[in-house]
Amino acid sequence: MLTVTFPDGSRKDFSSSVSSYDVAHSISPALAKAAMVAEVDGELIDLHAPLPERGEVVLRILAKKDPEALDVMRHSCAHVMAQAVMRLWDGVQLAFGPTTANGFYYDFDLDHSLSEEDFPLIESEMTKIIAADEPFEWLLKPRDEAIELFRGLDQQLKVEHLETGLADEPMVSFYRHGEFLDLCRGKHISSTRHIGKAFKILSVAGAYWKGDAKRQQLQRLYGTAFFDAKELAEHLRQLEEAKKRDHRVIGKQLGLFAVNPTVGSGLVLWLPKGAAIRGILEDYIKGELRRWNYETVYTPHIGRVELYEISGHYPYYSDSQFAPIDMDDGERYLLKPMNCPHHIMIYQSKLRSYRDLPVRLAEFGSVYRYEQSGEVSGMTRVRGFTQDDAHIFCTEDQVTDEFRGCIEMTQNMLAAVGMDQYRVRLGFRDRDSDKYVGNAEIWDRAEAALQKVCEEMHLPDLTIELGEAAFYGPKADFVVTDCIGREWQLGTVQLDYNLPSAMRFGLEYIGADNRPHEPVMIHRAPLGSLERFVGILIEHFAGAFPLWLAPEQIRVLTVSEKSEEYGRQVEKELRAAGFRVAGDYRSQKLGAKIREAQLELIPYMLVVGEKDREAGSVTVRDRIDGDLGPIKVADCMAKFREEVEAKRVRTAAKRGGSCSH
RNA sequence: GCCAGCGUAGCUUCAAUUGGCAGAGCACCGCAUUCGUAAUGCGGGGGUUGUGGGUUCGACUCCCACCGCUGGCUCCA
Repeated sequence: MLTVTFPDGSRKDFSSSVSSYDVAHSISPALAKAAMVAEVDGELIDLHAPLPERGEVVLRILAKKDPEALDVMRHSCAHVMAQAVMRLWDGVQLAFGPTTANGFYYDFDLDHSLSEEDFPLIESEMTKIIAADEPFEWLLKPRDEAIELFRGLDQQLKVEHLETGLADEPMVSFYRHGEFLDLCRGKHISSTRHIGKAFKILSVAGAYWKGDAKRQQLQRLYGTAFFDAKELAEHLRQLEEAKKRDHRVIGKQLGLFAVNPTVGSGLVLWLPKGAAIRGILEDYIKGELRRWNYETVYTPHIGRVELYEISGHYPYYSDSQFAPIDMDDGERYLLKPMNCPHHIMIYQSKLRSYRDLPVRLAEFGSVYRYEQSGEVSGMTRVRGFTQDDAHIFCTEDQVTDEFRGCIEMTQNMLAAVGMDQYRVRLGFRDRDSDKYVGNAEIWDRAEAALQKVCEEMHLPDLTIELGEAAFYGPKADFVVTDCIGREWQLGTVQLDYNLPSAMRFGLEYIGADNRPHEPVMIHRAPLGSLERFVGILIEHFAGAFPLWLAPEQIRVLTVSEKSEEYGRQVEKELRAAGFRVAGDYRSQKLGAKIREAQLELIPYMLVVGEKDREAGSVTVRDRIDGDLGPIKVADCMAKFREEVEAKRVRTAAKRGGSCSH
């Protein structure tokens, strides 16, 4: 006899062999009809899979409203898409077809080059398959039988995967619906019918078989599906929204930055307004550095190759660096790909005592990396960028406090720009890989120290990812979620026991025992690169920067040329008070001037006409709330000053309230 | 670097029947207008259709190569 416990705590006994579907049906036919998939003791299973014949299980029947069911349905939808492709073209080789956070994809090898024009064709074939109400059937076979089966079907990629990736599996599972059979762990919904109509193929792209650039390139179709057409529409709307926020589009519209192919791809030209934003951020960071007791240094943009041979960067990353500059006398110089070796030399410029530590050296350091041509994009992926970099040299005992300080500083800075949704990802080494330098004992110590601090600080959504460490040490990355739910990796704090070691630079300080000791290094960059950070900020605010960051905070608009003199006087007063202000004194109608200022996302417009001149006031128009009426110039400045000092973010939230502060 | 798609004026706003005289809007410049909360009117300049080659009587249109951009893959100190 089987006893089934339901989420509400109620229990039910079954004497004969039953499936989750049977159980649902025994409660009510309506529940059975709504059921998509089931969860038994926390594990997803197919609705028609038999439950154990005796014992006890906790059973959840998952319906369309459950997120797990949506993921299962998308997986089924990926199979249906693959089936449609196989019906439409000959010689299709199936690779993998998993779900993603927002949809699914399937990789194929086929002669026909898939393009957007094919999408409606594939979608209409999918519609037919869905309407046919084909049940998903689960099969389990010994691996060697499976190999024979896929050989018979001429699915070479599947055969290869069975022979290599699944070599240790005695039994492998399949799903079949209609004529389509796929090697698949599952799980799946009970019938194609449940996919419904709310699905869409989104894009096609190249993808390597098993993610290996040395292997053949496959064609990947991306798609998504929802149980509800409204949710699909909302998802597509959000994709459109993301497109409108593209920093490359907004950056051009608002004159923030430019990339010119004659200068070189991936090399950002900061236009005056973009440079203003960067300058404001830099000033803010400088203030934070003083507060946290850092010292500022400057280092050159190039260094001898030998410097990077000692650090290990040159041999390790030679593929992604600009080639060395060869001089006549045989010397070779590298455009610096990292600031740390230079900062290390500053540390070494004098004998250090334990009393000097921690030494915290900060620099807006520009570095150059030769990213692959297909990789560069806008400001977020570039070949030359400036890090808000610093290196801390401290004793082993100071590591925990210093690391904690770096995390806190990063948290403060993200809060200041209104990015309060983030998670921290701990990047540890992959113990099976040989790409790391330094011995295992040091690594274990570093990883443990890092994890301890993060756990003590109760960082949100802390995750540990193996294989994500830098080659010289473990790290904590800040992954920020922007206004429309996209994740971006920004700041990073990295622990380094290797560069200071005798194997590398052999750093020392004289301890209280009057003997030399090895310091520990921390690499940290709260915002990462200024290029990338500003690019992401543009998208986060959709170009509508808060007052403290806006390149042009205030624009004076005259009603007519009669008020120009007064307008210029107001402008001058605001500028003298430290505001970034401009004036529009053209013989245009007020409406036109307002429209332009609105489109340029200027936070405040000060309308001045004859009435204002007589009263010594300005009529304030807020970019978000519109006309605020006449205000005395002095009161107006106090209001703006308060908003700047509070670093208030009052961008109108587009969705979900994640941007409201 | 790889796969695919796309390149028409400053503009990720776009037009140009099967190959048949490259055209609008916005922006820009000039003149008029002096206006109170999202576009005042009139006029003007601006193009070797990404670059080079080919097919053709004739190429924005068809073919080839290269460059650039976009979406992904791979990489990311």
